[in-house]
Amino acid sequence: MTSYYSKHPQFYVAVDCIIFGFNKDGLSLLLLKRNMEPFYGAWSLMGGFVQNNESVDDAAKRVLHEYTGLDHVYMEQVGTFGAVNREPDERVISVAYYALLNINDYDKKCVEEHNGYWAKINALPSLLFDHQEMVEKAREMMKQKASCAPIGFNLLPELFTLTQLQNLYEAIYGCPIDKRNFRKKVAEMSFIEQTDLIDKISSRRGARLYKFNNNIYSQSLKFKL
Amino acid sequence: MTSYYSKHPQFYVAVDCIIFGFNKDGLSLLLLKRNMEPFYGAWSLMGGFVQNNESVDDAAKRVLHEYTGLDHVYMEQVGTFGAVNREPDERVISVAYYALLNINDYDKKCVEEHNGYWAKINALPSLLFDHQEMVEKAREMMKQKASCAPIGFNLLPELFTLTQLQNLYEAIYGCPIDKRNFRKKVAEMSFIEQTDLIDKISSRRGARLYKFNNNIYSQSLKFKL
DNA sequence: TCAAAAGTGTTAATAGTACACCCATGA
DNA sequence: TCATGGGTGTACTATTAACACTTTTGA
Repeated sequence: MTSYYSKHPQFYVAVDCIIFGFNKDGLSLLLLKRNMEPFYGAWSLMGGFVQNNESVDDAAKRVLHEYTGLDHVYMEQVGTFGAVNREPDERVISVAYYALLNINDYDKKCVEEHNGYWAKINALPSLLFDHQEMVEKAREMMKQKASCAPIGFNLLPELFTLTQLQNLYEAIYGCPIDKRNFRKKVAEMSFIEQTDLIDKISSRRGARLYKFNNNIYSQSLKFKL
Repeated sequence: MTSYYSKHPQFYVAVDCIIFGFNKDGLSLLLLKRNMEPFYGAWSLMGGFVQNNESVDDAAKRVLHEYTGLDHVYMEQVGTFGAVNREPDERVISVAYYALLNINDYDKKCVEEHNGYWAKINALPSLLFDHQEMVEKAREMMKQKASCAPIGFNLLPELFTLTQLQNLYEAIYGCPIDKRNFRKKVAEMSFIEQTDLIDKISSRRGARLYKFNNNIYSQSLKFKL
């Protein structure tokens, strides 16, 4: 019975992470300028190989942790890239994931050591292998998901202004949004809660700070079912 | 440099196909009642192992062809299932795909030989490993895709009545659709073309036959961009 | 003549879009 | 006092949802 399996070939399986961050400059990706062989000096996604003792999902979490120091980050599988020659030297099947993180939270030393840099999403360098294609698919999926689930909050600090929130969605959708219509819609979402706090950094007048309440969101889902 | 790769483990990589079909009884899946070891007698998806000379996508096409005799079938990747113990005897990482085919077209001899059976989607037997989970994700993705792209026609014969089309979408969405609203919407879709033909099989009165025009659909996409 | 499926419009409700000015503040 | 970003409401348009009867025909 072992022969049922053993007559088939085996493959290196990698994970690659498309790591989104957001700040006043818009959406960025955390990329690696490789500081070791092979492909020294090339830009790539942060990746690694799946090991025997971990699921593929866990490998993605581990890799994200190794490069950013972060745990409990929102991640989604983008898909598997399995062209025969997608890496020139060896056949590697790679599973891509996207991650959404607050650009202020990551471990800066850890990222520096690995030669990680934030690159604005609309001005990415050219990337190794099929990483460009992975990024495009990840952006598409993230946009789609953001339009029907409150995942954007993973990219914001706990407290945020409505202008920040609007800028985020404009960056995700890649188009401008009418301010009054946006605020009207937000006001209808009970899971986006006003706080008593005012942000005085980004404007003279000061802007009301809001926060995302995941409990209320989860409750509101139940009523829909 | 070879050591960059060789210090990492390798894995069997499989593909599993969630094969949708549609007829008057609704949506069905083409399943396998295994007629060989291991897992003799168990119900499973149609699957196989990725080989050295083929991409993962090509492996899925090959497996579909082996079991149904069909080529050029609409397929989409569902995702990769990589839990450590998802198969009890060996570690296998599996990439799931869904396929949409016309239930009248497949090679019946070929399916019989492999012990394949159509099972109604709302009355599936319990399946091997995590195949149940794959099916659920595939249904969800197929529903999502069907709501924004005309993939349903892959499940219908070339000529179909509006009642068939409505029944199909009711089966995909899992809820009833108002007949007049549905027909109004279809009438606005220039890529669903009336023919001169009347189907006299499914009703005494006879029902107009329609067909999907992919050229018109592709054109209409361009104007949106 | 009747059972069975085909075909057909109108109205109300909801959601989405377009649009321009005043406010509060610190420099 | 003025430059900067914060905040607000209304009218129009498009989309969606609800709803019931007549037609045709073969058995």
